[in-house]
Amino acid sequence: MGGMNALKFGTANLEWFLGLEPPEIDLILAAAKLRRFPAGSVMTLQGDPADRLMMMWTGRAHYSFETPNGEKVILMWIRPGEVFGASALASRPSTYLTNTQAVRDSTVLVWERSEIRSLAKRFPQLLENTILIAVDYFSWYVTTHTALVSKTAEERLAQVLFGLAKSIGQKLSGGIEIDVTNEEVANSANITPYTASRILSKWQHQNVIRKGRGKILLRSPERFFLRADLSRQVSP
Amino acid sequence: MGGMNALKFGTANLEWFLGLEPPEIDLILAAAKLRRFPAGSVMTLQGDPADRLMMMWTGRAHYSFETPNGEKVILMWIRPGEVFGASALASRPSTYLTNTQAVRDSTVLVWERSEIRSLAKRFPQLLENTILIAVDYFSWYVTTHTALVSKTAEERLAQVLFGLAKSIGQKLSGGIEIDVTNEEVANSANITPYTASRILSKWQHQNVIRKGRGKILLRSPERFFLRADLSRQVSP
DNA sequence: CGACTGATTGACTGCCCTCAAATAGGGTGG
DNA sequence: CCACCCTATTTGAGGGCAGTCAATCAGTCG
Repeated sequence: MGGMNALKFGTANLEWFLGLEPPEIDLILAAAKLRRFPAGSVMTLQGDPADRLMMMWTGRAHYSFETPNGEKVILMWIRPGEVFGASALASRPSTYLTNTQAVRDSTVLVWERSEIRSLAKRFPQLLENTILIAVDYFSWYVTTHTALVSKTAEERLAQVLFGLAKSIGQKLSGGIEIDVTNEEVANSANITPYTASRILSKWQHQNVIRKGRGKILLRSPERFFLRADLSRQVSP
Repeated sequence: MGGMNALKFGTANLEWFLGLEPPEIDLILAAAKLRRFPAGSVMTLQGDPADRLMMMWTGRAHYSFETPNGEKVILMWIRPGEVFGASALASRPSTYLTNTQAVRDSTVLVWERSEIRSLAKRFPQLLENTILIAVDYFSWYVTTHTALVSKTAEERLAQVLFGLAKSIGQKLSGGIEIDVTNEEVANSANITPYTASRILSKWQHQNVIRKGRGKILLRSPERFFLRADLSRQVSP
């Protein structure tokens, strides 16, 4: 990572370096190796020793795991600038809690556990920022748990689309497009692809979405906010 | 908290002070105020500014929240020695993500946000240990999410009882007793009290539990491990 | 133009929720 | 010690949401 510097990120969300000076950031970046992962590859495997911390550089990924019954569960999506595999920071060696899977061809910054731990010792701000991120994750989890317990399949699906629109949606004339398959949104909302298809078909008839293979166009994201009943949500 | 020292804890789980020297621990403890909460009182309220970090001293509590539909969801239980309200450590002011409710009359150590943040600056080990705890929480969450998505009401209830037996169970001749109401276990397993009652009645007929009002006696906890199908669980 | 993967649709099933009403503990005060 | 009350718990009947299974349809890419 020699010569790479923080400015190259443009608008990306570098929450993990919050409060650090550019020279410090460059120092930390210089300790990482850049690695390439093809679409579909698993970057961290649930249960493996957490011996690397990584930061998404380009591409797209998500956390996921499989239930004992073989259903796939998709959790949060990971965008450039976001760190994952932060279990590696823990003082006691631990394991990765979920899979992290590249969804597009991706490049990722990789720090070895010992390396990133000594950097964290030198810059405790990294620990603070990790806690900040953990709080965000817990917040997401409370929202998701609430949805699982008290919302219908349709509401959960609307909530997922609304969230995806915000995080990986692309503004197009006519709405916001998210390129995901039915199976992906189904696994994110924890419903079956059959149910997902039925609901999406209904929404298409109602003209709130337009579908293609592997693509969904939300004609008006606000509608999904209503459909998800997020107005009654405590903390979005 | 003058004069209170770490040894008074006996066997309690003081993971948060891991790696700190007794004099350092005493220093940190000395900065806290001891506060009393009656059974049933809410110690942190979801959405309130996270301006205090606390440690359970005596008694019992749990995290919980209410869904927009008014269902109560009980998350983890909190035992003496465990910290909660750790959102207060975040560098950016944030809010509590869930309620924390005393289940028994309790005493709690309370640090003001500014106080505990300056202590954390002096002893970054506290930040490391907080991350360690966060990893445990995420692990719990993955397990719970898996249960919600792929297990039946009966399996989830067995899993809850097994977990409660480990954390707040009391060894008695004849089994392990946990003193919780049907409603509490129902809210922990995310089922209705009606379903909980039916399943518990069935188990009583099968002689794997014995029930009293507000008490459940597990005659053999291992049976619940099987019933919860935890053997197929990835990370317990 | 085939072949593969993604998506659709219908028919059926079942788990668990809802609602209503009855029953039982366990503490309290007379 | 017993009657009483409040709360926890039980039990039945019925219904609905979303899952399962099976078969078909449609897009894309070689």
